[in-house]
Amino acid sequence: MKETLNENAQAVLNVMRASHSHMTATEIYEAVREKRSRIGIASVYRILHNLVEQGYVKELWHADECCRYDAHVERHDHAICTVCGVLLDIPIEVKVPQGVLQAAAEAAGIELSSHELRLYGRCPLCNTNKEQTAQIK
Amino acid sequence: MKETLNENAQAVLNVMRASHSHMTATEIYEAVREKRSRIGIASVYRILHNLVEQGYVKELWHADECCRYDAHVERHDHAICTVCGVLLDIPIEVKVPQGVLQAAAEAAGIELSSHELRLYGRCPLCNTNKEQTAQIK
DNA sequence: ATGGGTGCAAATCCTTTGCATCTGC
DNA sequence: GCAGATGCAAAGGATTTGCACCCAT
Repeated sequence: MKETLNENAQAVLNVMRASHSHMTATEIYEAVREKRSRIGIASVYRILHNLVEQGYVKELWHADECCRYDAHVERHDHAICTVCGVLLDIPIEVKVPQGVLQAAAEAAGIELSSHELRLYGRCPLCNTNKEQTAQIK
Repeated sequence: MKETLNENAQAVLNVMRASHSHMTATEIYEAVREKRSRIGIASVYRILHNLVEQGYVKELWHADECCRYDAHVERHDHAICTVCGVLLDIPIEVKVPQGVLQAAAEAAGIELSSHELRLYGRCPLCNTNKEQTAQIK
């Protein structure tokens, strides 16, 4: 494992940090190509794996979508829209009581190291468009 | 949407209920084939989609694995092993205070309908095998 | 000259789709 | 005979891999 990022890796990370959304590998590839036009998609995947391994970004697997990547690596929670499927970050620190987490971890038999809360419901946009047809996959 | 399951669909559901693990489509296909040897994998996928739509089973997307299906549809929480990646059900009802959920939902702007807690840590098996090499993907 | 990183193309894997057939009514 | 369900094979899409090449050491 190395500590320094080369130019391509730095470009990938910059793109991800500049965007505040959860990008797919293809979106990242296209954005990076504007700066470094010779990069290939395979390199983007290789770089993303390295960045995940080194803790710079996290993978978000969700529904039947392809993998999205998140440069926001601090612990945080997510909300998932039951209508359009979008996955949103919850912008506040949510405090689940430590005792609740511990009891659950013990019940599952795991040695707790982190956690994530996922909420399901209508996102603001789908809530507004209630009357209109659902726009899902 | 219909209410009755035909023979193939019933066979798929039986297999899933008999297994207490989270099966992949291929595993389900192989198990169903023991009873109904002429079924094809495409039908298994079609049936699984119907079962999801009708609420008999749920999809579990997780890491870079293929989709797994769960016949355990009541709300429950999960624990994910940071070493081997296994996703386990938490066998107790975990009570996250309603106020915490509401505050988080409001922060995200969603109309809360359900939630799931995900814990991360070493599973019992990986905890036992601590000294040994990690056995990941 | 050596090793790591690269682009390209081909391969791989899971899942979906097209289509002709079969089934029950 | 019709509508829905089926098996098979082919297509599709995201991701990975093989390989030759290039560059800095």
